[in-house]
Amino acid sequence: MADESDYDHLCVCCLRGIMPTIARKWTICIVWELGRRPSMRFKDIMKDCGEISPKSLADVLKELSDTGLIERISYDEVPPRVEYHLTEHGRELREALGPMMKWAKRHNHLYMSYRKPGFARAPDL
Amino acid sequence: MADESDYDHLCVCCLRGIMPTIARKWTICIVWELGRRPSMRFKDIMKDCGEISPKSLADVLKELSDTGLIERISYDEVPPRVEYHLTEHGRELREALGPMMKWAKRHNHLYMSYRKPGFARAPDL
DNA sequence: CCGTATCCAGCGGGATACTG
DNA sequence: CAGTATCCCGCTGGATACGG
Repeated sequence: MADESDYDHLCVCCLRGIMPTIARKWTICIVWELGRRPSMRFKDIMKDCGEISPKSLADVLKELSDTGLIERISYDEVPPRVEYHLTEHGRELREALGPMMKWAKRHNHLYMSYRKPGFARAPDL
Repeated sequence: MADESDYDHLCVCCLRGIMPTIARKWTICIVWELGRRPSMRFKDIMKDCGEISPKSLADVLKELSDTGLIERISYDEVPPRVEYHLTEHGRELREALGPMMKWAKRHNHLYMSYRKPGFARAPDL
């Protein structure tokens, strides 16, 4: 386990670059689910996310592609086939999110009561 | 180091409760900075965050209080003095965010270029 | 000092229909 | 199948002024 003092030198300014992406409604969900498989198609990701609209998914995938967290591979077939997978950076990020996920799993029930239904900033899952 | 397979059983639905709070513009910043000291006053947090408005800070502090991640102690003095500190849950959360912070520190420069100035969803720091 | 009250602009995200 | 093109609503967070 990491020594707490390992973190003391870290400044929130480190988050300046990645925060806009992390804080998007579906980003963590997509990164996490993508990490379960070698690669996924657009429709598959939509199914896993449940309530996401095609526009929202396309928006996030574009941003994740642009920032290099995922790679998009388009096969020249009919009907079209496109596959997405995490890059090395994406996989590292997913790993780094693991402890937060574990914490969330342990305490989720405590925070569910505070949550308002239909809240826009986070998925209903 | 954690084995990657430790995370495979975790589902994004675990995030349902905490995500609305995590995804707020200033939440992580405040939790992280609060973790540096035993307790902090309203004005001190404002200074550390740099660009946050009193309303926004009050909003987030309220939410963090309601969800039990921080505790608010009001001393009956004139002029008023109020101190905030992380609860046990809050400290655990901060610890869980550590790996993400480390990842962010390593890769921040890569993502800064993608970031648009004045972006509303994340602080300018 | 520690907020609250009010107002409001901007953006993210949803719904829907449509295309290559 | 894998998106785009529009339109629009709701919410968040900033600015500002004020109160205990």
